[in-house]
Amino acid sequence: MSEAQPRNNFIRELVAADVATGRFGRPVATRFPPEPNGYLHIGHAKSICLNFGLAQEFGGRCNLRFDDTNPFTEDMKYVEAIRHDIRWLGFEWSEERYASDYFDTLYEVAERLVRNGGAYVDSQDEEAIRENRGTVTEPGTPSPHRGRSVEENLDLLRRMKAGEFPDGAHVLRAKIDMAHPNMIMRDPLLLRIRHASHYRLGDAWCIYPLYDFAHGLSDAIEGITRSLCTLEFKDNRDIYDWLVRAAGYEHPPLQVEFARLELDYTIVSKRKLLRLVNEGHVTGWDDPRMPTIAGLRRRGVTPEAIRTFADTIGVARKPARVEMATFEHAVRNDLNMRVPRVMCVVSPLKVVLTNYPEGQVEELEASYYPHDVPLTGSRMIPFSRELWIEREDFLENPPKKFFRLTPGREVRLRYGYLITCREVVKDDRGQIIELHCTYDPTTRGGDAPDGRKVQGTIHWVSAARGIDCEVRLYDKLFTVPDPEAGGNDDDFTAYVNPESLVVVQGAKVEPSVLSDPVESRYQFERVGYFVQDATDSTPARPVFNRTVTLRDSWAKVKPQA
RNA sequence: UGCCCCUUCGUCCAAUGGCAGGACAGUGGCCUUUGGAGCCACGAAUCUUGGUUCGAAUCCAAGAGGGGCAACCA
Repeated sequence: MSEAQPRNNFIRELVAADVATGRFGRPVATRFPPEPNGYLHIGHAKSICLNFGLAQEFGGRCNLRFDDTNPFTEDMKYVEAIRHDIRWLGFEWSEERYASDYFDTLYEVAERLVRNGGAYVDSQDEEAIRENRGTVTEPGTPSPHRGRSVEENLDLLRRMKAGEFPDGAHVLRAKIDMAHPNMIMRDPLLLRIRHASHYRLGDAWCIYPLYDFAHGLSDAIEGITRSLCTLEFKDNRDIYDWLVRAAGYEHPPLQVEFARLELDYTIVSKRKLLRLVNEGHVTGWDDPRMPTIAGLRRRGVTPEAIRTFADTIGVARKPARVEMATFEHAVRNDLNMRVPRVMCVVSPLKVVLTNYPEGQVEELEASYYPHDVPLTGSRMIPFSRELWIEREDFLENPPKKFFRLTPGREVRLRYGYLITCREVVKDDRGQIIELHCTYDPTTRGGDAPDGRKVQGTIHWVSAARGIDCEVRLYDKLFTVPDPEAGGNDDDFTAYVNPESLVVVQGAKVEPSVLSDPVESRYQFERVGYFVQDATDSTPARPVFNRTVTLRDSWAKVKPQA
């Protein structure tokens, strides 16, 4: 499946200009640099599409680099999940690298910085460092250790590395300017002591670089040309440039910032997503309500839909909040053209065809695809005297423009027969328990030989041969468009949508799906797109996750109950 | 409050000094064996005020509004 030309954006123009002028003297090189401390989400997908897409388009390369500088939070299981998700999205990296590959080089740079007076060992505690940094309106105060001699600094740094000091005893800081208007530049921390096992390197190190120290230099080592990151790193660009210059790289990479994706009714903060998992608001990183790649996959979303979505939203420097409708459109648009239609009654109401022979079952042919989808194929569906129809497809006292079944009205059973409702059967409490209808034997397949038109077509499943299944109706994760808006970090869980998952037992699906593998996607006609759940669905007990509803123009005209 | 960034239809993105355009959403219609899909049409924006220019969304200035930065997180 070919995707349209990527739409233009300012980064693409920068890269095109680089190529035209030969600015870096090397081919286009980008990187996707996740920290292996959580799962990738839809926001990362935007970055992945950008970085890998640019490399592809300009004949360059794109590395996958794990930014693993914090031994407290990182884990190999995240590395594996991240690799899997990127490949599932349809991208392959040129090389797999790790910031931890560069710890030796980073340490050499640190010593060199110390030798030429560009860095010093500070022995203030964490709190003192923070206080002495000053505020946005007041300059910081230099550390009492700022004037240490090169010899002393070198000695301390080596002993830090050798493990002679406990966590927090010393840090290595760049010596820049404690009064710098950019807070980031007030002698930023480079190395800190952490007596912790690294998930990859074990106990080889007890000093670990901070993001600012590791990132730009890692880019430079890999020969990255444009280092793409999100807007909140704008201020870090100063230290990025300072470091790659200090380390002596020619034609160093250039950082370019773009706006991260904010999607309505969900969140894309790894830290907050982790909380949803830990506090049990969802069942895991791959809960289909999660905006993670793993969650979207389990929800039934395709990689193509995600890539199209990424292209649709574009890339800019303005913080942007995208409507869920934009995402849903990308999903429906893709699914519409590729998945077979089958019938499933989510909330069944029994229909008895009083003039249909008892015990008879016929097999009717039903196309998998509508006329306007260029795919072919069909299956046979059993038709019998007793059927299930959707409870909401019958109304005893219908409002205007209700085209479905009502007393005395004729409707079409899709690919079946025209039926007319003759009698409404209720229980003692007045609840409708079944409908008695008659069918017109001359309308097999759904066409009337006399050419009469029926306004409504409804879906159905044979009661004799329908399969019991579980249907999981997923909806937006939060009840408000921006759950993080309050500013209070703790508030967002209060907005978790209690109806984000509605589990329906006793739905009835046509038997054809039994032979399909798990993760098969369908459109349940008139209901929505669904996928057989990857982990819970079995032939004995099929489970279907709703990926997205169909557009429902009836919902707009329907009078509110 | 210091520094930095941003500001175009309801939303997202184009227009790179020369007719403000697309997508999503919305509205009306056509079509329809999915109230799906598709097709047609309609409405909808350059934050404000000055300046430069034959000509400004675009360049300059001021203002307003929004966002980021004061973790030994990334």
